[in-house]
Amino acid sequence: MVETGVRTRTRQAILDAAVVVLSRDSSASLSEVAREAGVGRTTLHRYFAERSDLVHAIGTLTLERIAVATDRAKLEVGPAREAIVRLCREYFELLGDVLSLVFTDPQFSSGLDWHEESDSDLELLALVQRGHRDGSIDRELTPEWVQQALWALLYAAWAFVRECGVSRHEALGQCLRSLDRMLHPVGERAG
Amino acid sequence: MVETGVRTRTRQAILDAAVVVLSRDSSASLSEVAREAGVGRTTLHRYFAERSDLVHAIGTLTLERIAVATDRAKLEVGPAREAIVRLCREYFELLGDVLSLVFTDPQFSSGLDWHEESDSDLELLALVQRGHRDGSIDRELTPEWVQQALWALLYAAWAFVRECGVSRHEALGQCLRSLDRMLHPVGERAG
DNA sequence: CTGAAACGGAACAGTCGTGTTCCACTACCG
DNA sequence: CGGTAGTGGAACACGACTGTTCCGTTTCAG
Repeated sequence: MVETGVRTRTRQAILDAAVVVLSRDSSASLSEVAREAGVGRTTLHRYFAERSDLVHAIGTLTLERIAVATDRAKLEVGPAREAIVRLCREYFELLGDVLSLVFTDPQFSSGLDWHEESDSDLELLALVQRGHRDGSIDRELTPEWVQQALWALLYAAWAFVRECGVSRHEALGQCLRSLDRMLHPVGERAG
Repeated sequence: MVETGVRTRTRQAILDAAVVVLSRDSSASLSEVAREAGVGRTTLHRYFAERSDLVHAIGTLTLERIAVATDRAKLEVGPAREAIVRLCREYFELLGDVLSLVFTDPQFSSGLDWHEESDSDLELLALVQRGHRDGSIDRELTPEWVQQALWALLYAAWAFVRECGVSRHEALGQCLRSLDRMLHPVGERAG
């Protein structure tokens, strides 16, 4: 049974719609997701038998995107602080609405590898430690906190776009500048 | 009909329990809230006839706390950047779990003055503008973004406590330092 | 002791989301 | 033309949560 083009497209449409709807209201009904996707509720159930299957698929999709973004950012290149800013930019581009879901709602983060420290998480923590050594990141900020703050600022940037009607480019600019300044060691001139 | 001490205490217990339970899962049932409060579901309905009444009460409570925190921070005193950091500290102390609710869930922010720019919001925006004038805040960061970022970092700090088991004091320290560094104008020595 | 206040539990009807089944429709390929 | 893949809609049973009513219990002040 080959996965035809039609099936792939329908599946993707449902997945996209789910992200849009559930990021607005994580307890939205499957009917709303189906309507957003422009398909019948029956069809939705053909692709994702249970709600948890849909949620799980979104989680997996997100993990994949995070891995891709981490890869693209080439964390090993250049000063650690610049690498983190690059990573933040990649996250912003790839994660969009998915972010608010995984960031805020417990149902998406549970039941996955997630929290058991994915590879990307570990890479980020190691990167901050490198920044401590090479002097590009404020030594008083712990790696775990930098991680938290990175995600929080990303979330803020997307909320900025959504709620304040700011352009993506503008929001990303403010976000990256804030992150860079935040990590910058105290008592040195800015780059 | 005097509001006896008993009634006040019961009402407060329910409200506190609601914050705890709903901040874990905003779609939790009222039975769970009642159980957390150590109260029968019937009693809960005596104080908050409908779910929306409970939600609304939490919203009002939060607005009050924000107003108190804004007042305590004495925003008019000293350089704007220091005032914002003071404000952040007050928010952290007063808002606790409530934060994750109002910050992430649409149901709590809708149906209130909220977003229609409460007084505290306006004060914060004006404060950032003052910071632009007195040179204590990076002029490239817009007031609206600073507002977003402030809330996001606060949320991150509480998540840091919850998920990473860090002490409140430690989390607050990282948060305030990050905020201060973020707002700091480029090209000047740190204070 | 008496009565009011506050409470908890059981029970009920109503609503809503879910997951499933069945059937009819369309598009397309051979 | 006939068959298949993909779909949408109607209908159903089931469970969960909600809001309400009723009744028995506890507590405490007068």
